[in-house]
Amino acid sequence: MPELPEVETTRRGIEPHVLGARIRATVVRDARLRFGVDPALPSHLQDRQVVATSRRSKYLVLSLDSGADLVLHLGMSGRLRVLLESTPPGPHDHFDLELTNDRTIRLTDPRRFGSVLWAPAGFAEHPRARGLGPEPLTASFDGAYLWAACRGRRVAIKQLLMDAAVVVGVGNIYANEALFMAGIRPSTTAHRVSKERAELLSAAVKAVLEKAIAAGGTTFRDFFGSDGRPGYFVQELQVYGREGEPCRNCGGLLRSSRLGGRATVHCLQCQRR
DNA sequence: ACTGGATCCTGACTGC
DNA sequence: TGCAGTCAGGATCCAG
Repeated sequence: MPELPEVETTRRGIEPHVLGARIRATVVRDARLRFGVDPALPSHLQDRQVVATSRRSKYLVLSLDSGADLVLHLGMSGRLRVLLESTPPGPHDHFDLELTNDRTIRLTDPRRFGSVLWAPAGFAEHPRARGLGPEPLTASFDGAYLWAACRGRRVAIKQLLMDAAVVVGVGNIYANEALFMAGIRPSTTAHRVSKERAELLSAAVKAVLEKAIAAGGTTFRDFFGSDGRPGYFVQELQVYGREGEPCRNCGGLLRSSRLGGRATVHCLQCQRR
């Protein structure tokens, strides 16, 4: 479910509750998440203090006073909530972090595509962090970089944007939106995107992600922030979920298709090449 | 090395 | 109302 803005919204939501707190107990109700939860995790976490929160790609990182990181990924349907009082667990509440400040951080994930990872030497050293491309909101992701990454690539530009080895955090919704903003047809072969258009596209990726973070993410189906509030960027979506409706820019028809098995929507007029 | 397709899992929605 | 089929915001693995 969540792409970069939703993970960042979640991180900002839980940070005030976890920073400086110690972990009193860890409850693993179902270890059958992606990769399985390390059975030794509760003992690793016991009495450790959370000293920082951060985000890398779509991973949410809680750094501990031991130098290790607890890493959470929300997969397609995952959600983190801050509970202020004891709340009976629902059927998909797989993981709780009980803190000394009486808050509980609860991971809910019906599809169990999410993961809870233990990174004893920090997430940067974890196998899942290896091979990740640059963060889209940093200076290392720009038009020149994106254009270079397109050399020799015969995949559609949309699929390249969603490749975490090229740039992280861009999932299906924001790939669709960024391509619309840049006026590029999603099916265009990556190596045919000019330097100038790669510049436009990298800027569009940054702009759409920044706007989405400011709006608290996108609630299309079931994303909610850690405080239970939806993300309001859904109101600003230009193409995703709007197939068959008129383009907000030119009034033309928004056409849906599939690329790499993923729903793709673009404007026949505004995104011609 | 790159590419497309299958795969993990459950819930919501559609059409008959 | 019931049931089967389809689809979903992610990421990995595998065969060609």
